[in-house]
Amino acid sequence: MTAESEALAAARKTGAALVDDLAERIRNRIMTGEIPIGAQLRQAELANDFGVSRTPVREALRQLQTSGLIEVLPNRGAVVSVPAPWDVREAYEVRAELEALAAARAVRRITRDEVERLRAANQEMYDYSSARSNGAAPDEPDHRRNNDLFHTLIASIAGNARLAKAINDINETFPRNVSAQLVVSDSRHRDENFREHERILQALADGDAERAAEEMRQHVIKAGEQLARWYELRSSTVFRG
Amino acid sequence: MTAESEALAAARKTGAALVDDLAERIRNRIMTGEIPIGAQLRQAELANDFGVSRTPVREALRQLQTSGLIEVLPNRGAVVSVPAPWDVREAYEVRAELEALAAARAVRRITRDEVERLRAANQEMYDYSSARSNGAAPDEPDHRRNNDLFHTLIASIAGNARLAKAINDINETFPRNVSAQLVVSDSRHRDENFREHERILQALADGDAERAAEEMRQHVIKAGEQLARWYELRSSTVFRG
DNA sequence: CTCCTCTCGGTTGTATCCAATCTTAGCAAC
DNA sequence: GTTGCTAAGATTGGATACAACCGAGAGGAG
Repeated sequence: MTAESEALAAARKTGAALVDDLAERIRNRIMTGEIPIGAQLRQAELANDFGVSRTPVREALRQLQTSGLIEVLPNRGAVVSVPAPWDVREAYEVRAELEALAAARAVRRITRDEVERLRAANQEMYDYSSARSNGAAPDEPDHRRNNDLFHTLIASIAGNARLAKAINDINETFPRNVSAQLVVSDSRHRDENFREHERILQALADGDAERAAEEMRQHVIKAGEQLARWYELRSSTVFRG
Repeated sequence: MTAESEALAAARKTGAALVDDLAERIRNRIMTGEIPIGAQLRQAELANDFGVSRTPVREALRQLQTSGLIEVLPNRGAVVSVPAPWDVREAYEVRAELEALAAARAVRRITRDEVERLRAANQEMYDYSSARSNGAAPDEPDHRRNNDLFHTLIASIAGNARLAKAINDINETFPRNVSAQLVVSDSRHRDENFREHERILQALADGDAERAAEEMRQHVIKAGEQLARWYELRSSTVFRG
């Protein structure tokens, strides 16, 4: 009932296609970890949850398939992709290059105001992650997105929509809750993350494109390495039917 | 009749999903220019052509939508995306960076045999393009793909599947017949293209990652600029209902 | 002649139905 | 105990049916 009216209302409100809306919702469920990696996605169940029929659900799943978030086995349904560690490293090497380009481009376009926004975003993320690890803050989905704000801001400042999309495509391949967890759980990672962001920020403020790109590249590669290690060790979050 | 058996036979043969097969066929029609940019894709027509119902066609279209090749307007169907010139420039700036990374990586992994294969591919492409422009060779689809062989080979030598996919994703956004036409129609472009490939090849053979990356970057940027110019001038190939 | 409205043909969007395939439980044979 | 077969249940895949929406064009008012 509520699910149905909810879904339909959203579709009506935005005027956008219901299918795109469904894809977004399913993606969110995966990103937040509500649906763990390796889990099966049954069409009938999703259709029931959202109060629609299987037809639009199937189309939404096709979208998620081409974006790489899920894998569809013929006649056997869809499962959330389980990234292999080497796949994470490969992806993050690509992402590092793209974000380095974004940083270099951003140097020529960034304003003082935007530098301040970046600094604030970085500080806020650090404070929130600390509070989270102390148990002093709840796990709010909004702050989840805040985690990526630093990077998405730089990508948008870079002023190349295609570049931003390419970076986003990579990020949307890996559930976000995992990388967010890394920063929350390990204070060393959190501190390093904060300082690396500060160094990038400094290079941006100094107008040093070369250094901004290189700092960003190293930062992303390092983050990818941590994420890959996590997948190597704690593959325990993989759903096992 | 033929279309139906053809489609079903392919589906049975590969064991792959019919939907993926359909998406590939539609993509090909767009890539070869059989379906021009800006043209409407009517579901019933496609379903008839391939001898299937609209259901799998719609799922295939969703895949093409997320890959960016077509745009789906709610309740108004799908049209082949018409790239704006600035979008081409943005995309090729990203592609340049990715292919530069591929070239740099390839330096460390390339074998003598692969260098020769690249040289042969480049020469073959040049010869064929010349013959085509003289009218001495037919427009064979196989050679269309040959046009990209030089680049796809380097991407595969680079040994990063994610990187190869990212490059491919960008290329599949723009119909290939346009860029192929550029090389065939203009002898200056053809010669430049050939020589730039040779320079990249030389850097690869010399094991100079830095130079290979930079040559590749410049080469791709220049190709993107030519493609963008083409879209600026001859937007005449846009389908007008 | 122009503009507005309304209807109708065509197309897309969703739901439902049926066929095909996979999975699993049970049972029998070794 | 293990292996292999079989049949029932569940799930996906595709086709069809129906509803919703858009756009063109006829027709009338100004």
